[in-house]
Amino acid sequence: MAQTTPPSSYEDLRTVISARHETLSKRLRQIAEFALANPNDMALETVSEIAARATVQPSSLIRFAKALGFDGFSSMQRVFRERLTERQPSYRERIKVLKEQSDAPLTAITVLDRFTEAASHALNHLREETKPELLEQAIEHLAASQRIYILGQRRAFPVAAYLNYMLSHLGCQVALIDSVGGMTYEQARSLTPKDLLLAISFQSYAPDTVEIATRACAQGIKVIAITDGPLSPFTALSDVCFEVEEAQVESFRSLSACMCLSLSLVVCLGYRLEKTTDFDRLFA
Amino acid sequence: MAQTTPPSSYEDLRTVISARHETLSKRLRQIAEFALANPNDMALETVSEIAARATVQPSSLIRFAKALGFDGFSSMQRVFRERLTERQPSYRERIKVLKEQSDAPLTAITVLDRFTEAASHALNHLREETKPELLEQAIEHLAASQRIYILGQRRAFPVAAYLNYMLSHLGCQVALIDSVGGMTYEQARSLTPKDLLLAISFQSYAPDTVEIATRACAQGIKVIAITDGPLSPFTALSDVCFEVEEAQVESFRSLSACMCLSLSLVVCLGYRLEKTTDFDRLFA
DNA sequence: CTGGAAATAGAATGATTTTTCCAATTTAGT
DNA sequence: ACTAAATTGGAAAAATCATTCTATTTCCAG
Repeated sequence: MAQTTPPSSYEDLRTVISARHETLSKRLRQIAEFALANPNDMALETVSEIAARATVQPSSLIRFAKALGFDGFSSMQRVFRERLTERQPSYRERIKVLKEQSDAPLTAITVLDRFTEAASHALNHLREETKPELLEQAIEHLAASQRIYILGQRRAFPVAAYLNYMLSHLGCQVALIDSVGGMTYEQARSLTPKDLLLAISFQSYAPDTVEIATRACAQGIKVIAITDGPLSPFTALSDVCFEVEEAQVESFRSLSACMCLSLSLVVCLGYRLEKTTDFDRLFA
Repeated sequence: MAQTTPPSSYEDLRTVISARHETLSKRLRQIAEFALANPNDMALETVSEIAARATVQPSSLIRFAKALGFDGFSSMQRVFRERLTERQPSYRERIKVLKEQSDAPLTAITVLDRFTEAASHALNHLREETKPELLEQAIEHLAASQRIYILGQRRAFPVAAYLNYMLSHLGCQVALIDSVGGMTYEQARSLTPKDLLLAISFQSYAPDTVEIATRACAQGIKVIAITDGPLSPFTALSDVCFEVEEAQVESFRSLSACMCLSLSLVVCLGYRLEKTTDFDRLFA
């Protein structure tokens, strides 16, 4: 009765249940139907709760699991649970997996492999987690501002430089606070409530960037932040806050996803301002 | 200690954790960080398993839940679980819509979708086309050089700034030719045959960058180039030449793959220079 | 330093949940 | 309709799990 194949993925499980549906006894068939119709319940509820919802006895659920080759209800539930996480594996989880596949020797090409893969995951994460409204709000604010001040120090500086280049090319009024000559605060001083501060900052959040954003916020100046997670101080002191997760090696942060977000923002803004002409060739 | 507001949605929970993060004690803060980074674990694992993964005591998790206003761990976990069932497959939906409507409207999120996809392709291309020997040669040259001069102008500048940041942090002798005060050639003048020029340039190849690379080449100085294809002048005037293809919109070039290559180069160099680099924490 | 308060670790406890077991019931073959 | 085999129900046992409690450590003010 207990067969030898415990399906290890949700898809397999689905297939097995469908296939064996006909041959199952009445009660087990009833459970099979419930399971396919309510995979969330199967994943998250307790045996007795599921039993109640499916109007069967708890013990039948265990028999069902065993009939499918599992050694108990819990191991079957694990498969249902994986479905919930596999849909969107947390970014860190994926990185962890990457890290565990470290049987290969660490040659230069291996390192490149890993970083490209990590960057790919970061990009997926970016597009899956970024709320459309967030983008649209950011673009509205950018379009409405008189002048855009860009601030990003240390490892955030490349992103700031990139945004500065692109926004100038759109014809926007831009000021890059680049701290040349130690003039950080002087460069920021000309910010007015009609302007906007575009701040990029990652752990451990350059004090000057935080300070300037705080002051801007207090003055009622719009602040858009590109930062690295919910614990960033910028979630509190920005009007629009993009959270970009990336791979990190010591203090070296992969900026692939940030660059992609920046590019997207600027292209959208260009579209919004109708400064660019031919959008059909946009992705040619 | 137990406050009166038990957040009832995941979004609320996230907000509350972010807000109270600063005021929490060391261990609770540690849990807060883990929870935000691993919501799947929080939803599906048992107290002791989560405790083990976060390297805290089980009891601390209960204290954490209570500090947030819940009456126990289980009721907090309920909120994490809701997240798994409530979230819509917004991304997959978006893609489906994208593919079904050939004349998809160009919304902000669509642009982001397309750029992330383009960047992903660029990364794949990078991984597939980059010859291992090229990487290894580059690393050898970098390791052998006395001083690394980095030159990238206009849209290549963000990459140059990134390399500059990372190489300095490795403890390398680095000089970023940033043209501050129009001193481009003066900054390049101190290049000697023991040094190395790391040039980044894309179409249409900033004249100063080409000129400086040409002179360096003539002097027998090693040149490593990151550029955009076989038509680049740098294929001829560099010892090692990386060709990185990326999506391009008018003069805006996606730099995701370049950033990834740069990061990989630096990490490999770090490994090469001091074998003590902890490669187990490489993706921590 | 030193005393006191807050925070923490880890074992002990108590509650919940899964699993087992067997009697009761249904099913199928003769 | 009778019997044997298979299935099912339900309660009791086993296992797992969340929670509590207290000794110990850490932190901070004086």
